[in-house]
Amino acid sequence: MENRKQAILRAVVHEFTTNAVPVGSQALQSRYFVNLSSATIRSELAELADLGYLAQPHTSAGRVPTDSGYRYFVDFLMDLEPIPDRVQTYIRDELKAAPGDVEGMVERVAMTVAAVTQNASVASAPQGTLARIKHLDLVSLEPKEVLLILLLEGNLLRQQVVNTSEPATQADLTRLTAQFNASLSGRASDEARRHYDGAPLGLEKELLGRVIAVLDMYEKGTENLVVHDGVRNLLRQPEFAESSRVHQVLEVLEETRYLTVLLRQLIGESDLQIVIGSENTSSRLQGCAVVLTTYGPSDRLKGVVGVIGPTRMAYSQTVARLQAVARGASDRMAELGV
Amino acid sequence: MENRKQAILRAVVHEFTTNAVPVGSQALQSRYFVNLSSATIRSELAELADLGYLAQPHTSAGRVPTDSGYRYFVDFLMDLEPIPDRVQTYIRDELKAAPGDVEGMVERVAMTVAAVTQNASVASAPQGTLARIKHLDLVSLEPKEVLLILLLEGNLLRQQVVNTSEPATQADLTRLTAQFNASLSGRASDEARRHYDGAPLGLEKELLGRVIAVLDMYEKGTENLVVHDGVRNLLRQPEFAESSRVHQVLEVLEETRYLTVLLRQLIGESDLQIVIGSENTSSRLQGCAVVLTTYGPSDRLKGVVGVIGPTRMAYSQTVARLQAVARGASDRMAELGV
DNA sequence: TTTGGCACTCTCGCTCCGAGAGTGCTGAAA
DNA sequence: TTTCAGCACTCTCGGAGCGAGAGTGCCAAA
Repeated sequence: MENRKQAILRAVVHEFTTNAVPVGSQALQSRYFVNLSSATIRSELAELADLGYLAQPHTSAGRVPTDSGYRYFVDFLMDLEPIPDRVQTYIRDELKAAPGDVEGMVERVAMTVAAVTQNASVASAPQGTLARIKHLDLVSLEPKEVLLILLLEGNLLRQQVVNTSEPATQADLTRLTAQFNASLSGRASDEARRHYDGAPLGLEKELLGRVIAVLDMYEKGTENLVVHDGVRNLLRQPEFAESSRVHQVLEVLEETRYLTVLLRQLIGESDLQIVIGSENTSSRLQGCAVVLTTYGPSDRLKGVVGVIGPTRMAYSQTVARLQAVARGASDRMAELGV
Repeated sequence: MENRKQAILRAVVHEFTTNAVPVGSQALQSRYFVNLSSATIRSELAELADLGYLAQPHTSAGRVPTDSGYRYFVDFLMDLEPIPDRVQTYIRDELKAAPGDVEGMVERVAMTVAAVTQNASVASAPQGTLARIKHLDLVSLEPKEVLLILLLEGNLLRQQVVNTSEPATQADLTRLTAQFNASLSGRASDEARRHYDGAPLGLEKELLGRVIAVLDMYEKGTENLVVHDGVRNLLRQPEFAESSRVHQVLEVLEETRYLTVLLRQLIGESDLQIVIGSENTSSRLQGCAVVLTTYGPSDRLKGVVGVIGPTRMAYSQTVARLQAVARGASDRMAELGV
C-alpha cells in the first residue's frame, strides 16, 4: 500500500481511538495533512473503504476503521508507544510489592495491567506440566484428623484436611513428615506416585494418596487459576454505554473454566497475540479486542496475561504496557524463585 | 395503619418488585382486590402517598414505593419467603464443596449468595481480635533465604520469604521449627510477642519478628479479606441499564479497604441489617439496598455477608436466602473447625 | 494527480400530535 | 361514612415532520 494511504489509515485509527467519533476528511486535513486538500483525502478514504479497511456508519458520516483496518494497523503500522516514567515506576512498584507466591503474583499482574491499560485484564497462572513438591508438612488437628500442607514449586501452598482411618499423634506425623520430605522434596509428582505404589498399607499410604490427589488436581488444571480485573474501566467507554455489552464480556470473564482453555489456545505458540472483533470465536466478544502475551519465571512455566477492551483500543499503548508488565512480572518471579 | 392500607402497600411492593413497572389502581384491583373498586384503591393509594410511602414518577403514572415505603414493608409487613428445595439443595452442595480454609469459604459464601439471590454479594472474613497460631513451619530456600509458613486459626495459611542475615541450614530450621511449635502453637499472638522480647539476638529473634509481623497484619485487618461477586446479576435489572449506575456500585465494591470498615460499621450489633436507598451514607449507593447479616463458626469469629441490589429488591426472598447461606456456612465452618 | 465547487444524503435534535394509561374529583348510592 | 361510577385532566411515549449540519461523491478545471 502506498505510503500516503498508510499514513491516512494510521491517522484515522489514531483519531478514532482517541475520540470515539467517526473521522471525516476535514478533521484529517486540519490535524494531520495540512498540505493536502480535503478532496484528495476524501478520495483516499474512499479507496481505503473499497479495500475494506474503513467503513462508514452511514452515508454521510466520517470513516471508522473496520476489523481488517485495525488488523492492518497492528500488523504493519503500529509502533509501540513509549511508556511514561510515571507509569514505569508504577508498574515496578506494584510488582515489587507483590507477595512471594504465584497466586498473589497473578492477581497483582491482572490488577496492574488493568490499571495501566485502562481496560479489563485477565491473567492465568504459570503452570508447568509436572508439579514439584518443595516441602510438605503434617499437622494433627484431632486424633483422626490431619492437616496436610504442601508447598509446591512457585511457593504455592495447598492444604487439605484428611480424615485418617487410624488415629495418629503429632509425633507420628512429625516422623512421617521428615520421611516424606527426605524422599519427595524437590521431586516431581511421578516420584510421589512411585512411593505410593511401594508404600505399605496404613497411614503412610493414606497420606501419600492425598498428596497425589492434590498434585493431580494441580496438574490436570482443574483448579487452574484465572483472575480478571478492571471491568469498571470498560464502563467508561461509550461502546459499553448499554450495559448489555458489558454483560456479555462479564459472562466470558466469569466463565473461568472456559477462559483458561481459551487463553492457552489463543496464545498458541506466539508470544504476542492480538484478536480483533470478528476474529474472536466467541460471539460475545464481538466488538472487543483481546491482546495477549505470556509471562513467567522460565520457559517451562508460562502463564498468559491479556487485555480485553473495545476494538477501538489504543493498541500501541496497550501492547507496550502489557509487555512491560509481563516482563516485569517474569523478572520478579525469577528473582523470587517462584 | 389500617389493615387494608397495609395490604395495599404490600401489594404495591410485591407488584413493583416483580415487574419493575409503576403499579396502578386497576392492576391492583384485578390482581389483588377483586371486591374493591379501582376508585377506592385510588383513594387509598393517594393516602399512602400522603404518608410518604408511595410516590409517582409523574402525575399520571402508577405508584412506586418510596424508600420509606420499603422501610415500612421490611419492618412490619414482610414475612420470609420459604426457600424451594432446589435452592436449599444448591446451598448445601455449594457449601459442602467449599475448601477447608476461611478464605476459600468466604469466596464460596459470596458466590452462593450471589447465585441464590440473583444480586451482587459481598462477604468479609470472620476475624477474631487475636490471631492464634496453629502450626508453624520453616523451609530453607537458599542459604540465607527462609520461607516462613504459618497456619493460623481458621486454617489460614500465611507465607513469607525471609532474608536472614546469617545462613541457616534446613537442620537448623527444623530444630527451630520444633521449638517454635512447642512454645507457640495454640497460643495467641501476645505469646509470640513475649517470646520475641525474651529471645536472644540472631536467627531466632529475626524469624520471630517476622512471625509477629504476619500476625499483626492479620489482627490490624490491613489484609482484611473482602470479596464480592454477582455484579453481572445487577446488569440484568432495568435500573442498571445505563452503565453509569453499575459503575458507581462497582466503585464501592472495588474499594476494598473502605468496604470492610463499612460492613462492620453497618452491621453494628444487630444480626440482620437492611439499608435502603437514601439510608445509605454513600451517595454512590443511592437507589441501592444493602442487606447484611453475620456468619461464622463462633460468637468470637464473625464475618459479614450481604446482598447489594436495587431498592426494588425481593426483600422477603433475599433475607430468607441470605440467612440460609449464612447459617449453612456457620455450621460448615464449625464442623470443619475453621 | 490534485483541487474547488456543488449537489446529495443521512443523522440529530426539535417540535407537534394523538393514543393510552392513570389519576383526582364529584355527586350519588349503599 | 364509605364505596363507587363517571368524567375531565395530565403526563408519557412513539411516530411524523422538518431544518441544520456534517460529510460524502462526483466533476471539471488546474
